[in-house]
Amino acid sequence: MSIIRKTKPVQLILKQFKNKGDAISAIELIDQFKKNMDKTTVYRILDRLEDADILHSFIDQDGLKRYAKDDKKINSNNDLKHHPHFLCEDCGISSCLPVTISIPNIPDYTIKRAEHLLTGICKDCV
Amino acid sequence: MSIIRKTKPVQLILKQFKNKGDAISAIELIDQFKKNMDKTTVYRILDRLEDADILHSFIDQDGLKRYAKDDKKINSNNDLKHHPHFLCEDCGISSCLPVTISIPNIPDYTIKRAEHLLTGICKDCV
DNA sequence: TAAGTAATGCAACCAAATCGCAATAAATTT
DNA sequence: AAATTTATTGCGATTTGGTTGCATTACTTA
Repeated sequence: MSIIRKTKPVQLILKQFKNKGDAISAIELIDQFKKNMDKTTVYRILDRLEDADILHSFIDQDGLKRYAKDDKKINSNNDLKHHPHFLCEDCGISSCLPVTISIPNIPDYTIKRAEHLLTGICKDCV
Repeated sequence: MSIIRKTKPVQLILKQFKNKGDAISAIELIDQFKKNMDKTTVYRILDRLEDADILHSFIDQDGLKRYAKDDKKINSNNDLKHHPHFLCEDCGISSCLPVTISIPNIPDYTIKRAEHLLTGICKDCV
């Protein structure tokens, strides 16, 4: 179900993620493409791309939904190993950090998903 | 600046955090105290308590702001060591897990804050 | 190229959170 | 204890991120 058609809006958004490796918020995309498509379209395309495992999303500390290319590295084995998202306070750039965070096994809890959001200053803003 | 006065609304909310050790969302409190105070008041009290380092907040995967008692263990030394928040998919209960997550030092990045949100099933919902 | 159906645009809508401002109530001063 | 100062509250209006319903458009594939 739900094969993704290559419409113009879809291609525009996909290109955006090809250019930037970072996590992009829905409103950034809405603003960026306000000439090209409706905001509902943006939301729905992002939803579909997430369904199709092309993107994954998380909610940042401002409560904004952000999307990034899915790297399939999550939940590879029994141990939960994730990489954190980083958000620069200064320039607002967000990226997936190339480090791995492991979570100790917690008795009585089944962990399905984990989101790690680090906030601080990136290398370009020092 | 901004000393917190012990008004009735403030005391009610503080008592709530004394009773529950878990993270409470703003709307839960608004709903709970809808007879006692306005929602704006709830938001503003939470803001002030956070300013005063009595509570700290994070945004959960539904985009809701949640507050918990500040435990002051964050940023004790150079290594960043945090404990994660856990949110049960089933019952919606959230809590601060008693484990420590350490983040490897990342060159060129200054990490100021970190939020770890684990989602899954809690012991009562298995 | 015609048919079937996914995808879009538009307008209305919703919920969480914020703002301005007058009214109120702590804390301080006298 | 009354007066003053100033933090805090309540209320209504507003903003914002996101969703929904529905008629229209445009991919796909046969």
